[in-house]
Amino acid sequence: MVSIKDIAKRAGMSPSTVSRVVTGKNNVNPKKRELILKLIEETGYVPNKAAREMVMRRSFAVAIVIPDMFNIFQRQLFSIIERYLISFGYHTLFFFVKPDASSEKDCITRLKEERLDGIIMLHEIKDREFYQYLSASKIHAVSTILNTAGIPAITIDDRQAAIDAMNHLINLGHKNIDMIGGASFFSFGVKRIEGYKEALEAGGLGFDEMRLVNAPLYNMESGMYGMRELMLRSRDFTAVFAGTDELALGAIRTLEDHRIRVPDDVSVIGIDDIDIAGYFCPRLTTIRQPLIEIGEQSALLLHRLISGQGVQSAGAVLPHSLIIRESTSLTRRGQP
Amino acid sequence: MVSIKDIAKRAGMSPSTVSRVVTGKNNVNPKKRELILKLIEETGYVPNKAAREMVMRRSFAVAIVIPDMFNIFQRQLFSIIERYLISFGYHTLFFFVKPDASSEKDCITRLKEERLDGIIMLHEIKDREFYQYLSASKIHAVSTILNTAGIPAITIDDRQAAIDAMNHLINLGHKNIDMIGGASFFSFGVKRIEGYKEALEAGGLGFDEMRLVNAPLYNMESGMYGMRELMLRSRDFTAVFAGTDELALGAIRTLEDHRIRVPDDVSVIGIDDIDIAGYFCPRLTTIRQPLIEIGEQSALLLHRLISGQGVQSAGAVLPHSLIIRESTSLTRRGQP
DNA sequence: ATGAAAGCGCTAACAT
DNA sequence: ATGTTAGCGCTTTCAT
Repeated sequence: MVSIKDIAKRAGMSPSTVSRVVTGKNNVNPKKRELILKLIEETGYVPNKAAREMVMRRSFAVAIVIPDMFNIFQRQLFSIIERYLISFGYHTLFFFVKPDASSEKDCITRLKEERLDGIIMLHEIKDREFYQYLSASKIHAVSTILNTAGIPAITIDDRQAAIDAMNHLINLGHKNIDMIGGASFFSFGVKRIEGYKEALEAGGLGFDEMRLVNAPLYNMESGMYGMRELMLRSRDFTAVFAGTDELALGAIRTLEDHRIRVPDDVSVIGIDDIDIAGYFCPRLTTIRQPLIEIGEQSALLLHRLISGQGVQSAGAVLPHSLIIRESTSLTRRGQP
Repeated sequence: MVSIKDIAKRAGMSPSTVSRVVTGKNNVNPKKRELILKLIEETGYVPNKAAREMVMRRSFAVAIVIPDMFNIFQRQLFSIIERYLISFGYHTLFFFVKPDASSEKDCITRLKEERLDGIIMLHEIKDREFYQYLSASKIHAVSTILNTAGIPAITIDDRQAAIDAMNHLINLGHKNIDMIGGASFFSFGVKRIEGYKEALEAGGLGFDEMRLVNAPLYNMESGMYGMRELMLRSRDFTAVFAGTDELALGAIRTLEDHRIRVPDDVSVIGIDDIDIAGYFCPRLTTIRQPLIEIGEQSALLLHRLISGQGVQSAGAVLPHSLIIRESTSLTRRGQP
């Protein structure tokens, strides 16, 4: 455990000088700097993070708040964000939080014991204390979920994404379009349901609540459950809009289990464009969220906020796009 | 930012006493303890992690070393491990590392600046300095990959797992069995290839190197690539053994694209039993790694090592199991 | 059972 | 340009 004093002693200088070269200050004699650098190299000295953190009262760390049961889309997103954060010189901490009050309290405790530079939300926290602490201690935050509590967000327009998914189905001639939505815990889910209803009205199809099922989660198992539920209610749908790709994949699984072919018998569309969407059989038609851009821009915005450059803390709504693959097709002429 | 001094002042006691109750010492007057607890509750005081870390010279943190491009199996595994670690009172840090020397150096730097209690390897580090530092600074480690450098491992027997996968195929009557292996970077991949060869010999089928392709990574794209490569070489295989489930899924994707049906025309088996394996169309036959047990036991072993209880640091080989689903079947009678 | 004092390794005024 | 000094917030002897 070689410390800054050891280096100073060996170099015959004071710890301050060593500190200056380590922290990249320029008011140091080039020759001395060189010697110190050599010594650091030789000894393998690395500054103690805790000590630096304490005196500087910051940790150079950014936390990513993410659901305990993060889905594939979130996993891809956090990988991208993590990479950018590192390139900006931050460490990344992961705060996994469950959708319950006690887990949110744990998250708040964690928040208080770290001296975070910033935080990126891939998950909505309900507890107001969280946001209060954030603003009280001036910790910058960016969300990829929703513009809450004054936190700037980098997102897509979920309502419009749902409308675009629906219009694809409607343009294909489908009239009986069911939806598998997720739990209303997440606001993106709520907005996608709004879009579903809106597209139905706009298309003159009308909303029928029997055509909408709310699955408990946003995973494949929930998609299977949602599809089973829908089939119990009626079998006259020719297309299904799933609130996320994972829900869509689960729905296809159930359909196939009942020998209902996708897209020949029923078309299925999702939202997100997770990585397996392009590998599944059939490949999934979906609305793509610009994953890379969301990750890049949210990390960049946070970095700007932290370093105080450019305070255009407004966030952004990024464009999504329709990816037509194999799970949707023209409707059958004679519907049952 | 309420500190321990603030609490002490309010309570009319010294910081030492507050520290004693916070750290759970029992030599404190019950009434004083109660008052302090009340004050802590009221003020929302949480000890500064960095300060505690510095004076105690430990961080109560465990790092999980994981490939930058972690696959689905590793993602599931780290979620489980993370949960156990938290239940033992540790924070979890993630060290994402790429398979190159510079990324490993970054990982070593990070290792030095944190005062880790322990480390769990979901990824093999090649750099010897890593292991040297570990033993020099007495940081405990557990691996879920391989028993290297004296680090105890919780794994399955990859060679035997491959043999069991192959025997399933052989028992089904397959004679021309190809394999898609991954890059030899990971030793589990190497062992699975050994098992493939061994089963072939034991079954009297003989190993033909034209039946083995090494994909660059362990993801679906690599599986597709591997399958394309195999089809270029010959089309007489009736079964394919993929080194991981993701490879298997990619292989199925390519097969389906060529209108070759799984399992009617070709059987496919993988290893791991990742979560989508049971949802894919067709559902994947595979060898299940006991994910929960691996996660649980590796976290538990590390905790024991750290807290110095029971030094059965031997690691363990856990039983795997064959999960027969839809992607394998009896061979066609008349092979082409 | 409790307080006083020392010190963990570092950075940042403040001198020089 | 460099050394000296004073903490950062906490835990832990060492007294009492």
